[in-house]
Amino acid sequence: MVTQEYNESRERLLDAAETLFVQQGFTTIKLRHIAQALQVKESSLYYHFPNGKEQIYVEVIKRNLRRHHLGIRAAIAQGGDDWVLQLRHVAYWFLSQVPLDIMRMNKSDLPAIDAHSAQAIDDIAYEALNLPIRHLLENAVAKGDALIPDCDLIAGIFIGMVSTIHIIKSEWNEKTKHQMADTLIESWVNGLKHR
Amino acid sequence: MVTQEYNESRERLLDAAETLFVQQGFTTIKLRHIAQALQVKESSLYYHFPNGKEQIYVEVIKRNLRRHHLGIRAAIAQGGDDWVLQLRHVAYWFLSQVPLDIMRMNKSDLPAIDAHSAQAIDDIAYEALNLPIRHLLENAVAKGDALIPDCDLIAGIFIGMVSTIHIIKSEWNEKTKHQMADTLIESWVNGLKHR
DNA sequence: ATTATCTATAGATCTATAGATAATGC
DNA sequence: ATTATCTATAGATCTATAGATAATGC
Repeated sequence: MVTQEYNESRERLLDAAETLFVQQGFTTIKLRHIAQALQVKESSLYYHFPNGKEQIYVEVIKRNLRRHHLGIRAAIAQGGDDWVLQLRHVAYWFLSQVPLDIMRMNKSDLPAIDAHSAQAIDDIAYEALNLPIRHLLENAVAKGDALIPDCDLIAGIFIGMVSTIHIIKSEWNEKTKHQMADTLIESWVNGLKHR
Repeated sequence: MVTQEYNESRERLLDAAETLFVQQGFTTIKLRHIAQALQVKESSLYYHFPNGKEQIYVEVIKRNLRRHHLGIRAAIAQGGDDWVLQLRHVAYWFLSQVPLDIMRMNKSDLPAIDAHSAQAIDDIAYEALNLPIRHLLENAVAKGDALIPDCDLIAGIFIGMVSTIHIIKSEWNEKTKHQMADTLIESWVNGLKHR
């Protein structure tokens, strides 16, 4: 595969399609929605993506996951060597992005596209999202700061948990979403049980 | 609204549509899929649901949420007066059902249907799922067994968390999903921090 | 007569393709 | 000549409706 060189209007197209596809999924979003967001006709989309809707979807999701990977690594770096602060920054990162719905991706989006692309996206998602968080947790355990039964499981659950914050009834702004994340992480770190 | 009396083939239709709609969502599932699952023609579906696809979807989801409400209350009863055991039984209940994707419902399904039906479903979902779990937590706090900052928030997160178990890589069977739930609840109750 | 299906088809929408148009850059 | 759009349209699919068919129950 040839690396795609930078292209202004192509990036605009991916940007518009990203919000739509990530939020609403492959089947719900029609070419009409993407074209409308860009103020062009559906057929114009084929100039940049001759293979049509599925090609747009696959490139959008791959690019989105690459960005998440970078964002998560940067977030962890920002947390210094305090694993709880690292977790908080990872949560802030997710809250700054269009909410991911991994379940919909698995049960609804990926089954609708070519099996090989679907497998590739599934792999990239695990490497981009789960792995860095799993390593964060494993390091905390290795240093003796945390006692975590299954870092892979907890990493996956953490992602789902933070995404859920996005849809908790929202008269709340960005700031209070951070507070929700803090509350959640604090309660998970220290435990819910009264001592 | 008149209470629908029991009807064999109507229930079969709702059963078939339920798995499909709950797992894949309103737009992804076509009348073709439901008809195929029942081995009938698309047009036959209109006999039981003259208002078509959206009517099927709304009744499917409402019925699904009613069942969840009953299942959750029964689960809590099974946990006796031990709030952690109550939580575990609630988790087992969710794991025995078709996985809910509340985020997809909010961002993709409900925006696609009539606004009043959407609002009604949103309300029912909160009452059927969040409220009983919130009360479970509030009772634990009242008895002095738990120290929970925001029971409403934690209830919402708990639902998302348990649903996430459903999609964690599965060469695992029902039994090990229960183990995952136990692990998660235990880690959350006691805290991840090493003491 | 009632219940539950079917066939046939209308009309809308969706994806995709062919080929025209217009602007910019050599 | 290249780049990025457009118009027009084909062909598939989707939802919905009209009206026929067949089985069962009075």
